[in-house]
Amino acid sequence: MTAKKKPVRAAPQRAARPKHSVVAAALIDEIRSGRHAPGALLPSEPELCRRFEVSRHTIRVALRSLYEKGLILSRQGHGSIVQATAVEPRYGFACSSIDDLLQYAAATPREVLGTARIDVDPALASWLGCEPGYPWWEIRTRRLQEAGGAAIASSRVYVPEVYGAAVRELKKSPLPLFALMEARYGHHIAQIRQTFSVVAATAGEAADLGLEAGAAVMCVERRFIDERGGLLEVSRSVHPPGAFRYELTVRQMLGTERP
Amino acid sequence: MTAKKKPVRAAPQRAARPKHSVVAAALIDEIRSGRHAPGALLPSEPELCRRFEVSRHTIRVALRSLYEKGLILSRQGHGSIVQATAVEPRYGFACSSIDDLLQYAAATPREVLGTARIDVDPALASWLGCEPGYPWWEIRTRRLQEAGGAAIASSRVYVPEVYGAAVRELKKSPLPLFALMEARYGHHIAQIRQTFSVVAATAGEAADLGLEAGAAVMCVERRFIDERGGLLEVSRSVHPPGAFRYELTVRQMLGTERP
DNA sequence: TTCTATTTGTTCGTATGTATG
DNA sequence: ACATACATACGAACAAATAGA
Repeated sequence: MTAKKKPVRAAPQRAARPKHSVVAAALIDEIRSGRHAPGALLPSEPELCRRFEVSRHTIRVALRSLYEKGLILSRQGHGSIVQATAVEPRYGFACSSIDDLLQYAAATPREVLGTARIDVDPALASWLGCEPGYPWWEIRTRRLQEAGGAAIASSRVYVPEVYGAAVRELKKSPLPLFALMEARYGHHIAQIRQTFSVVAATAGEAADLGLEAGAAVMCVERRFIDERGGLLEVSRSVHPPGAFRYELTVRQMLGTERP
Repeated sequence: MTAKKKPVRAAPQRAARPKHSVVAAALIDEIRSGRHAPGALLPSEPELCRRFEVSRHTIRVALRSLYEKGLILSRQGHGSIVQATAVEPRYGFACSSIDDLLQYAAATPREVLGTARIDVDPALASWLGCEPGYPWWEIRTRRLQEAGGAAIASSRVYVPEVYGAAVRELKKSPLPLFALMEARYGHHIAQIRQTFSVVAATAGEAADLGLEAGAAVMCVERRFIDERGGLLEVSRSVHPPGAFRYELTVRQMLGTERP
């Protein structure tokens, strides 16, 4: 190897995770643990710089991530106000971002109940939002609260047949299917369109969850879309009452871009 | 501390709009006008720097605002891909913004079933996220699909007692309570924190909706927060199966998180 | 009231790390 | 291997809003 150029000031030392992410995680943890009560001010930015030994730029990136999660609200000349602890994972799960989705997938064991190659009839094609007549995979899975615990989700996942390799990997990996597709085919998920509603469980879903057929369940439909607008995956998951919770903060967008 | 430099140094240009906001508006306009088609790449950041004669930092702030609007997606080593030409309008009961919420409220007739002045006991205070012991208003309302139609929502709305004037106006106005509070007291809503879950309806809610007690319903809890972080209103609305659908698009986080 | 210290917002500059093609 | 492009990170300075003296 060639001699490395000596850095003038800080040694770069490979940060496994970006510093702003570490800072953000620490602050989030403090807020959730109650160390910063709702309504109170976070320490000022210069103070956080000293405490974490990072630049103000890094602190502001971390604070922006807290802002985007709805945990704080910053006012010029005043400070950053803690908005909510948003704790209470007493039961159920709260998913408001792709990260939360991954977290949820990693934290709850998944059973693959079966995979089948199907031809998409017009009715299914209409629901999927694709052309009929092409072969797709249908995967049935179930999620448990913990290993051996109660069922909290029954899912049907649909992907075009070309992703068969990822489908086969599914049984050996705890990752969600879209993550496997991303890793294996290099397609990047740009967005996930989700719909939440209360529906009556089908017979198969009720059986998976141990409910009576027709029981009311939370239904989440997801469409995974890549950056070119292509449909990569469609899923329908149903959850028994109390097993799923979705949290979301909507903000007034009045030109306040936060740098 | 002591002596010092005069505070006034150069004649400051009067605060126009921030540069990043001007840049963002220009880029949004170009995307909307079709100069940058969906799927295409935006000019690179250094190129935008030269064109707008601003620093790369400013360009990145502008691009982040485009990202947050769902217009672009940036990928390291590749570029910024145009995702859409406009913020997509949602349909149905989808409420992705405060405007959508207002739209929904205006489109369905509301009945005020009763208002009561209550003292907040510790249990309620814990749920509301406020101090116990203070007087609040509790308003019971119901929404119908159309006048005389089926009930699609039963709500309990809680506001501090000081907003009594807005509460009294509620019977005469079709506007939602938070809009009345905004008009009358000048507090403006900065964000709304929402939680969606499936729960068993209480006896009162079931009666409002014409269901059996304990029926599974979609429950939406909302906390309305002003720009100072103050809690203005808390509501719990329950909807019978099929009457409520929530649509939401989550996008890849930019620059933050992603382990 | 005015003044002042504090705090966040905006903007520049520079350097390096890392993914992509 | 290489150039390109975005991501991360440091430093500096001033502007603007806020709150308290």
